[in-house]
Amino acid sequence: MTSTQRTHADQLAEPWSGVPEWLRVRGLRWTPQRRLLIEVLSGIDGHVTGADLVERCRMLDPETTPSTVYRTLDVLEEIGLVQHGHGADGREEYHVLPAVEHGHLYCGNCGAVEEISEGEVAAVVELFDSRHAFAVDGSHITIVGRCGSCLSASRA
Amino acid sequence: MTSTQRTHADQLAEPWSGVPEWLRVRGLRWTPQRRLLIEVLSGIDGHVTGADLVERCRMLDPETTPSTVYRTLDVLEEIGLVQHGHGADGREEYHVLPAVEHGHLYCGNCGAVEEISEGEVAAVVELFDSRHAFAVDGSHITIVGRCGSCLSASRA
DNA sequence: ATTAATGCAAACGGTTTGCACTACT
DNA sequence: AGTAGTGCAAACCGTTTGCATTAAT
Repeated sequence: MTSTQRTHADQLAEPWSGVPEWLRVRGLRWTPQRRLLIEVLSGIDGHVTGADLVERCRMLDPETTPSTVYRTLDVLEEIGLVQHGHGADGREEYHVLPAVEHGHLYCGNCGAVEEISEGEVAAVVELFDSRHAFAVDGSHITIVGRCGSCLSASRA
Repeated sequence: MTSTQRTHADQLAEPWSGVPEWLRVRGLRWTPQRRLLIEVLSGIDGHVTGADLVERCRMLDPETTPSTVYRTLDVLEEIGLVQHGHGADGREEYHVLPAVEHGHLYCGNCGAVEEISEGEVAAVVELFDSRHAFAVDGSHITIVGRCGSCLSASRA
């Protein structure tokens, strides 16, 4: 059997299943460390900081090295599975699966993050597209303010 | 003359003119270093990074020390003349005179920053206020995307 | 056998801190 | 004189880099 076989150890959740193949096609390699990071990423919805990813990886494998994580994130960004940008708290932040247009409402008081619907993202995109000839990156929208519970807490 | 005299050396542009007084009232001090920073800040419209402020101060006085700048920024934040938060590029950023509602369109490609009108800020604030019970901080809005010139450049 | 990827350790940039000294009041 | 503010230098944190080693192909 010289055909490309896939063992069950390579089974990954949907958007990630093509990664090993994508890598091998261009002579890159599918390593345990990369597999670990993918595993962590697949459990994340929306966004994470780099430091957070390092920490989560270390929870599964204490041997994890920051440089390896960041380097792998670079290649994943090339594939388009993550996209790094600014975070509401200032640090580098990775958006997982940026293909899905979404945004966040970040509470500057308690740090809570709320998702913005696609429709609302579209409204923002359109607002600035028409008036400024500015193409809003729908996957990067972060609005800072006070969340509902902090508002009512401060009223109490 | 025991009265509180102000020499012309203390004349500052409007929003900043009360700073020396504010400081002295609570036993804090009005120093050349603080005056320098105020001078730099008064020439800034909208926002700056801490590192940028350090650099600008050094242009006027090469002796400027980062720690002094940051410590003074803390004091000014207490007065409410600046407000620090996230920057579109990830670093700590200071909003000057945050009382004025405004926002920025940040080009992720070339780094250009365009101002958002008050009306547009209001539109965004309202959008999320009504649907999420989320009080948008109008002085913190930053939208990331591609500016007009980068768009036409990539089409060329 | 190749050569990509790893782990280490050191370097980085922006910001913060401890401490002895300076200078505003 | 008293004490807030300064400058220095070192520490900090998250991220990046160089390089020799390991391991996927």
